[in-house]
Amino acid sequence: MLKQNDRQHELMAAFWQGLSHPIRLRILALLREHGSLNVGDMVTALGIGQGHLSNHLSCLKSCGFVVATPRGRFMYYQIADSRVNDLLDLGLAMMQDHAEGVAACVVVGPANEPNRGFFLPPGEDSL
Amino acid sequence: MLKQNDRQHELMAAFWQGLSHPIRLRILALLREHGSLNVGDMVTALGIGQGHLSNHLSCLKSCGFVVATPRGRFMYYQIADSRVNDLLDLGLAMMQDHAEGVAACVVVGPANEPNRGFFLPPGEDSL
DNA sequence: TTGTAATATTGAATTTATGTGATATGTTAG
DNA sequence: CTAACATATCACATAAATTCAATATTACAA
Repeated sequence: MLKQNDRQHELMAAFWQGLSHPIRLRILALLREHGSLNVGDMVTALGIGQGHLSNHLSCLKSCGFVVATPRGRFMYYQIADSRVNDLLDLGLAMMQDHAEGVAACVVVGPANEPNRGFFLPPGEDSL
Repeated sequence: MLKQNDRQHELMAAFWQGLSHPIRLRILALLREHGSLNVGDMVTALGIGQGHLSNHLSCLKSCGFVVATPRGRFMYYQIADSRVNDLLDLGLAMMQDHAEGVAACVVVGPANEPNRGFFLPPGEDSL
């Protein structure tokens, strides 16, 4: 029983995983800040390889977080709709209430590294 | 520049990844439905190994999605607060508008499998 | 105590995601 | 058409998450 819910949970897991990468989150933050950017702009801003970025953009587009519009030989990306911003804001608020726990979670991060560097090191600004 | 934002994005990636697993989503759905359950209850309901479940629960707890209350020698888990439900509802609504894209996303799933089985196979109910 | 049930933790093997470099596609200007 | 540029895709090497079995911890009962 509940076969169709299982499928929904698999889809939801993939959906959330679209947000589960620092580069993809940095892309979304860039787009929120600038409204619309092409791939070259983002390569410059992020300092990563073009192919690499393109993969992440493809993921964000598939999952519905961004939309792409070709203009000339450039492809311009922007946040898909306001729910994306709502989701990011809500997630940030929730994460900030548990930042230490998130940083310490061994399932979601490397268990062997004694300190992943997420806890504020002495003399560092707060989040 | 932006060093502290980078850290925030890493934390956020870990936070979202807490939601990026079908079993963890099934746990949250169970807890929404039943309010409060102990580990044994969930082992039965989910049909997975106890240690395996315990790892996922630990992740959900670290990331702030659930809270655990010991009662006797049982540990009862429940949804941490209403924002968790809000987040899940918003995510579901967004995902449903892009279900095919999510299922097809090659970054977030195995690129080699021609069909991950997420597209509704002939004769299957809709989501 | 001692035994037992409930839950947590660990370690090794497997699976899955990521990063990189090379190549392919597609568009525009000349 | 061809050259040059912007973007997408592919294949492989690496890193990280998941699974499962075994073991450890904790609380209660006798």
